[in-house]
Amino acid sequence: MENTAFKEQKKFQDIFWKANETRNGICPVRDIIARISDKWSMLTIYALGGYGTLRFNEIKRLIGDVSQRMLTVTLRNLETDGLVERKVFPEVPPRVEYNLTPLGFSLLEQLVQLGGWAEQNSAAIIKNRKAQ
Amino acid sequence: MENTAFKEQKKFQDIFWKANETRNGICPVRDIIARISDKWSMLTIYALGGYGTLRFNEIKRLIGDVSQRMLTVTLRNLETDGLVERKVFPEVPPRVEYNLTPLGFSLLEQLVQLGGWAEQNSAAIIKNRKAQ
DNA sequence: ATTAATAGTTACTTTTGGTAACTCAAAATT
DNA sequence: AATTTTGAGTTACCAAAAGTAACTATTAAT
Repeated sequence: MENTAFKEQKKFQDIFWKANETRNGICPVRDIIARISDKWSMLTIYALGGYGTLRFNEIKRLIGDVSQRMLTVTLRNLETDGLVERKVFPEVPPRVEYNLTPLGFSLLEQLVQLGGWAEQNSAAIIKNRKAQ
Repeated sequence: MENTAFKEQKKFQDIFWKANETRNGICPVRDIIARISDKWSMLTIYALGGYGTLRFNEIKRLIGDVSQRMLTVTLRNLETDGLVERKVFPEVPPRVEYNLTPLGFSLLEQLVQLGGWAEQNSAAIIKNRKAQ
């Protein structure tokens, strides 16, 4: 009974286990979920991935509906995790440039995949919602 | 100057645009981000993907630290979007079974990829955090 | 007779997210 | 010359979301 479906199931069980197992207090998968699952992190990474180096207000304008406070918080968190690099130029008015680190770019590739799935399947999801 | 790096950049710009563009009031990518980016949706999908059909309390025990209220809310949302199917058996005590729909399984595959990335890169992220 | 199990719901509290106003100094506008 | 704008934030406040604890009904087990 070692068919492919069962092997797939085993693989997913393994992933669930990883998604739930803590090692010295931290679960890697949950930790990443927590990092990217706030409202603005993914969009910020998309913006920096798409346009390269950007200044604070350039990101803000690209995203459109993010507040200064939330963009600040988001960028600080991404910086802390080493996904985004922050360069301050001692000028007036201030000039701060952001860009993705190699780690940030590797996450971007995952998010691009996810974005592709969203594009392909959003019509089905919206249809399901309306059917309720 | 049409090198591969530039092509990649174009591709990411395209993705950012998709991640930000609204069509009749809804942005597909943001919509999906909003759906899966609550704390419990991804873990619930992982659990159902890994173990197949599960009852309410089985999911709760697998995840461990989700409250009844939040698991109920999460499952209802996933059901509304057509990612999870809910079957009620008219028994006492009540019996309700959940499992992923084909749409849910297709999302699971994306989340498994993301989980893999998390596994591979969490050590680097934790190291970056400590370096602050 | 009391306790446990199932799948929730309800009321309440805490945490997180969002809004608006404010900062500073220089450059541009009136 | 005086006001406004720009840039990158910060601070105080308020709304929304998430978490906690207690409660529901019915049956089977202790």
